[in-house]
Amino acid sequence: MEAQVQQIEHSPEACKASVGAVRDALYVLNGKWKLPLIVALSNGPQRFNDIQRTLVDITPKILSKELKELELNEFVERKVFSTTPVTVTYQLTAYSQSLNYVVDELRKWGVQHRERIVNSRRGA
Amino acid sequence: MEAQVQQIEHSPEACKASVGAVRDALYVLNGKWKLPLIVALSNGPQRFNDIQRTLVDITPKILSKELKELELNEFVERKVFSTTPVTVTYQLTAYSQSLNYVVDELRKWGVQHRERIVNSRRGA
DNA sequence: GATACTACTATCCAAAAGGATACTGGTATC
DNA sequence: GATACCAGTATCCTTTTGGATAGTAGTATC
Repeated sequence: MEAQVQQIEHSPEACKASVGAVRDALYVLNGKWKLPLIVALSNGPQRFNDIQRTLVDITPKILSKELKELELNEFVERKVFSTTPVTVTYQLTAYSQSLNYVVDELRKWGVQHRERIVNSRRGA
Repeated sequence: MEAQVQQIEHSPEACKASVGAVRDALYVLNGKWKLPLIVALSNGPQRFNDIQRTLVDITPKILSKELKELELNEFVERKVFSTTPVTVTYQLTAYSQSLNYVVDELRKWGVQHRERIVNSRRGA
């Protein structure tokens, strides 16, 4: 009963540490909009109303709130141009690039998951 | 004004598709607990109260709800053993392995992000 | 002078997520 | 007979998230 404990690679401690790291990540990235927003901005700087159009069903209030949080966490930089009327752009920071792999794996997974769902519907 | 449009690699359409894929993924994985739960189970089958102890601050109600949702989405399998008292284990399915890269990137990002925060506190 | 565009903010509200606390039935232990 | 463990449920509540709708100031257009 105790002999096989040694074989286990993931120790409970390592597991707890991983849970902690994932929770740290989610603490900053959680919610419906943060990661989609980062993807939307990966095309280059965009203005408020442009982003709203890309994300389709986000309201200005939510968009404003989410952008502020992304700014606070240094994922996004806000720039104001004194054109007439004033234009404001939002763009990704260098630090946001650290999320590239995360976002890309999530995107790939989303694609295959949708395929799986569609196929299982067809089979059923 | 229109001449430079050709140079852009990420077309707005590709960008919208990526936003869609990420939103598809988040639709299933969103929330405070789903991914941490999957990580907690990556050690092998665990019983209800064991999981609760690993995740520390999850209440049984939330844990029960999250496990049901993970079961519905075929990430987790529930097994009942008619021991006395009855024991129930939860374990990851083969499909949940498709999340390995996602989870791993998120975990790595979480680790480096925490380091960054700690360092910036020290600098400030 | 009405309308529209810019980038938002304000107010109110609904729904979901999350959480505290208590409790259930069955068995086993003290 | 009291207590404790198992795997949850039940009830109530707070917080967060999200959303609908309207409105702001300034300019420009029709």
